[in-house]
Amino acid sequence: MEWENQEMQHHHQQGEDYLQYQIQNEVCGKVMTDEQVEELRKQIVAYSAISEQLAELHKSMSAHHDFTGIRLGNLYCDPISASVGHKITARQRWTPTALQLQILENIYKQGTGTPSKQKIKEIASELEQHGPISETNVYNWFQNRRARSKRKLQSSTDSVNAETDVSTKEKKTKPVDPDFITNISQGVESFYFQADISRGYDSYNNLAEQFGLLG
Amino acid sequence: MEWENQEMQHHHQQGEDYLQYQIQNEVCGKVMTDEQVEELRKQIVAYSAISEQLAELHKSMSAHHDFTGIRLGNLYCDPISASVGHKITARQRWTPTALQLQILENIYKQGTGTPSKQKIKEIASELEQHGPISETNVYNWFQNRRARSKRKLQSSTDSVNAETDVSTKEKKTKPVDPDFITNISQGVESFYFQADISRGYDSYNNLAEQFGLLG
DNA sequence: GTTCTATGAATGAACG
DNA sequence: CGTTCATTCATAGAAC
Repeated sequence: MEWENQEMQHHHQQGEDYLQYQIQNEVCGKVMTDEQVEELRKQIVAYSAISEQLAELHKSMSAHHDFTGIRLGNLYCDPISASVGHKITARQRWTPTALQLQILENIYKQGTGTPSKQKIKEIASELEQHGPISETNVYNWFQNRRARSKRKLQSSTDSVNAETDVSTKEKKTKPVDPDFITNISQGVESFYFQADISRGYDSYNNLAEQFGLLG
Repeated sequence: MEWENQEMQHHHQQGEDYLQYQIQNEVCGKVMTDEQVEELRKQIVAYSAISEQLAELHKSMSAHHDFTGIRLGNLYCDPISASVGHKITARQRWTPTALQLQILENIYKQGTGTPSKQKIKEIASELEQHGPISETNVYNWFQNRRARSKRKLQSSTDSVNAETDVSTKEKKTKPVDPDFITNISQGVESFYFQADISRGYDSYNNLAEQFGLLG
């Protein structure tokens, strides 16, 4: 369909009220509904539980195997997804796994600029333990990471940033840093929002310790 | 926290969708700082990474097993589904107003193919007078506009390489979990999830699926 | 309220 | 490196 027409109408319909909504939303800052809070809570707990249980499973099943070789040729195929036979969209482009991302972020963070070829090789090797990856991927990742962090066309926290008028100038500068998901260990350590979650936190630490994620 | 308030009011509107929107927005008072968002993100990603890793281990070590029945302990957690259904991501996406759209279209048509950063700034400023918008929004808009108009041409010449995607239909909303999780509620006070944690999300979901948590 | 579609946004890769 | 392209994901609003 030709959105040109349709869209016009569509948006017009919303009119000022909608605009008002947007503005208000912007003004009141970051908020989330209780429903969202709920979801969040669930997610964290779920992770916690899953990690814990998986760790147990792992323990009970002595590690005799080497699992690093899970990959289908050079075609990326998320092992987990694949195993489920689900969402296997034979991706054409590399997608870092959470772990890989974490590692990359860590390196990036301490990193003093673009890794040398040598370093990239090392990193790539390291990351291969956690999934299919090539040196090029690593290289690109760093390039992109840097470029985007630099370009920070704002968007950090509020994608709907905008002030209707005057207040614009000062708000333009976004107070937040573009880096996210950096150094997990540090992050988790310093992040502690409450006792109830501590269980999850603790198990995280244990897990991390066990697998040397923090070291 | 003032959680209660919100919770209460959460259930009475049912008017137009928009009205609902407004109320919700108005009602939601939970705010979290950027740092909190950051930390939260980290934590979730950390869990995600750990889970992923563990799952991999487990999977490779038990290739000959049948995990259909694997239950993560006696923990009945179905929170995943909930998350899947509603998306925690509170990210609100920008929606151009009719005026903004028109202006954008004009600029686009004027052919100056690529707006360039500088221009984007100008455009953004211009459009701010007609509604909330950020440079990123403008940037994305042009990116998408170009990409899509291009793709359109492409598809028209070629037969419909239909990829009537099969995916996604499992995103069904699921009946949610037990109280177990609710206990934690007190803990999580205010969050806002604006950032994209879909990555962590995905692996999380995959994990859940793999272990049959989704039912 | 469920499904579908248009489209904002994220991001790996490529280009100059 | 900075910028742009291509592909994919997620979601708001429309359609049913």
